Amino acid sequence: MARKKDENTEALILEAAKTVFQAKGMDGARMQEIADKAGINKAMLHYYYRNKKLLFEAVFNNAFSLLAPQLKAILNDDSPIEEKVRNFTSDYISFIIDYPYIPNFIIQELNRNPDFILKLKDNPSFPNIDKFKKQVDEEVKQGILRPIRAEQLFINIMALNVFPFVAKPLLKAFTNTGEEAYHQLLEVRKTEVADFIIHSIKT
Amino acid sequence: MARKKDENTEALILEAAKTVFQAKGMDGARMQEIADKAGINKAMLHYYYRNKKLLFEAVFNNAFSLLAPQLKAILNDDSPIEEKVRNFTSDYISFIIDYPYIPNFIIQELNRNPDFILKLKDNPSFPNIDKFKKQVDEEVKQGILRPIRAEQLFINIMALNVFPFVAKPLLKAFTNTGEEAYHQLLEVRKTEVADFIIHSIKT
DNA sequence: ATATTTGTTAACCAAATGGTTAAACTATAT
DNA sequence: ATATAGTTTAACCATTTGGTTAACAAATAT
Repeated sequence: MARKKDENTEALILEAAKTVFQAKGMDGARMQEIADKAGINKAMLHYYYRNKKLLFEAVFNNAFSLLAPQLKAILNDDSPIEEKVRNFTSDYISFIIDYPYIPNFIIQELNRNPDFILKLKDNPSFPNIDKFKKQVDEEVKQGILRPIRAEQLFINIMALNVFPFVAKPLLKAFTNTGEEAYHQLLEVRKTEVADFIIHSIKT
Repeated sequence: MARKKDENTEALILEAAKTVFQAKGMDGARMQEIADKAGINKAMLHYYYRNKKLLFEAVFNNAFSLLAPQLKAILNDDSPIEEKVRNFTSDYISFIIDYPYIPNFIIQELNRNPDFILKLKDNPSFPNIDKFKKQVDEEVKQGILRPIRAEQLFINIMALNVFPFVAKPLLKAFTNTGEEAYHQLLEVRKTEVADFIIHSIKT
């Protein structure tokens, strides 16, 4: 028998924990299920991560650290707003198709545990809107964009890109589409969402 | 002592259950906490609602039955798309400011329990997109609207209106706004979101 | 008045759950 | 070879949790 050793088990646990936590949330997840999925003894979870909360935080930070760079792309990049909107929309939807659980997971757990975000904001790599704000204000002043507050534009961009994933079951029901057709709708959005936004804000 | 009697307790339980379930979700909610909040014995919960799942479903259906009429307003009404978008945006944001937990609660639990929606769709009062679809197609054909699929427009409308509430903690952090300032942003959206959409789809 | 149905409570219960412990196993250092 | 430090397991534990029960109180029907 004799498992390969240290580093491996830890990663195995994290991977299993990710699956279970993202599917069932902090409260719905069971330590035993995580252990089973990782194919190890339950005591190992505590050996490597002390307790459920810490294991959960490891998973959460992991997920957030995947999401953050996506957002920085639109907030910190130098290209004009229109270009950034187009790139972000396409990139983000591709990204989420690969990691479909992430946005819902983060939003959900952040709602459940609001002071959680304080810890995140401390992190210097937390996305910051300042640069985006200056850019929007500047393009508005130059008459490239209709007057709009950067915060509102940012919310709109996020909403149009993220919501279809977060509310997928509901939207599938309302639009009467099956899995396949819905995925098709999302594929189309890679370009259409950008068009929708640009049409609205460009003078 | 002698509590006022029957009908009352049942409503008391539902109200308490609503608060707890919407704040903590199905898994995070505790029957004891609901009983405490309702000021009654835990056994009463089972007397009136048999078990946790049924109590939860009562709360869920209750929440959904508040949301559904809002959606029907935009789907089934006869006025032109532009007018419907303006009315819906304003009405919906007002509605949610009164019931801030509802969208997140519904989306969350629907993600956790996808076959849950099947039961909802059976209900004849479940919102249906068909009429909206015909209307959009018609206005596109008449040249009133740019070409857009009704499903995509519907998703966009929902996204722009609902997402700011669902992702509130995250968006507050990204936009660096406190409770007061964020509420202000939402207030502004009552009209701005409609403008944003109309600009984008009108020819 | 009295029996019966309905509402309410305190005490209880079995199962599940997060977490611990002590012993065994493995690899590495001496 | 042997001590040492790190890894893994089975068994165990205290607490929590959803749910039940039996007795009691209050209406309502007879």
